[in-house]
Amino acid sequence: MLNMRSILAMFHRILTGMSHSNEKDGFELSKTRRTLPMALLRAREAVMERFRPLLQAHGVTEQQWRVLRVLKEAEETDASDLAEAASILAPSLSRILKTLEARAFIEARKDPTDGRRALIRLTPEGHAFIRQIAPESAAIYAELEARVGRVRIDSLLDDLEALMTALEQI
Amino acid sequence: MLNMRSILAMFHRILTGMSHSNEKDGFELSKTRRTLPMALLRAREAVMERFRPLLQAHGVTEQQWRVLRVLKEAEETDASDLAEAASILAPSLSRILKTLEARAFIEARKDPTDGRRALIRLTPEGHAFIRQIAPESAAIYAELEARVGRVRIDSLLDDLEALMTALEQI
DNA sequence: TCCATTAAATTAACATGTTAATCAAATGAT
DNA sequence: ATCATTTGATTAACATGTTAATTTAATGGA
Repeated sequence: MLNMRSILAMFHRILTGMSHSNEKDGFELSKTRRTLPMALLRAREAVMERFRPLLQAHGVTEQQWRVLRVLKEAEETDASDLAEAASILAPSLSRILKTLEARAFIEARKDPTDGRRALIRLTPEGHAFIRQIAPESAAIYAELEARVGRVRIDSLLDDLEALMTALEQI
Repeated sequence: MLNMRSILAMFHRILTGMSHSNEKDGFELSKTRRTLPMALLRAREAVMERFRPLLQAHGVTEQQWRVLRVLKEAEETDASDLAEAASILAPSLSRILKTLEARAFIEARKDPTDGRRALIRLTPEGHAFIRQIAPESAAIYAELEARVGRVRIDSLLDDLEALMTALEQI
């Protein structure tokens, strides 16, 4: 990693420093790294990195796992609520549900009181699959919590909640 | 929105409550909403919602815009550094660079000292494009900052930074 | 009751995320 | 100098993100 080339590149960066030759006019962009979108993206990336090996080992994507978890908490829901709860757009959810149904982890039926709505629930196989992964997933989260500190995580979760409340338009 | 059906659904949720019939064994999954991955995802979504109309109006995706911004701060970089700085995986970056090059916003050349490396920089057109969007983008961020509070945002950014530091494995 | 409108879900089309495989160039040890 | 190894970048293949269009069912007013 520390070959001659990267050392020279480091020198270059240090020497050129902040000479970005940007004119200020009062509405400048912030440094990209120090913005909410980038910081949230990178933080999430750092967290998910720890879960990916587990999910991949069991052949589910992050999104599929989210759908399964939400369904476990919800017993039976329609697709709209499911999409909202899992933060997945409707078109993506349509495809994901097909995949999960093909694996027999979920089953769907029409809402008898509203023919447009699809009601989704876990099958016993789906429940079993979650039971199989949940302990490892929880262990990873516990290790992460130990490393970061529960207090810090809780305060971070509260701040994120506050951010979203502040951004709620309507 | 508040039709009879959704009111009945609300009653159902209230009545069924937390009766999820899950056995506790010490390694339970957290409530999906109250986890770092979900909270970070939702928060980012809430923030990006405000920028999407602007980006769409100018025909760039969120990722393309990130690349342009990083390039503006960096003068000239190789693809690896660019990918890292914009939090975009190498394969995605390859495709994005093609798109941006087709629009003449960037130009690429081989690193003369290392034939594998691609050096990327903005063209004058790319600079002009950024100048065109930057004020509106900064204005949106300023409005967001006013709504959330600069202090809260700064503390959030610091916490996110701390989270990533705590998660740095190596 | 009829029909225009609204709503839930899917499909379409294109961009990106993700991992694996490939290719070309540089590196390092012999 | 040679060759196996490593590295930077691209391509491949499939899943999801994103917006628009479409389909089907429900709703609401004449």
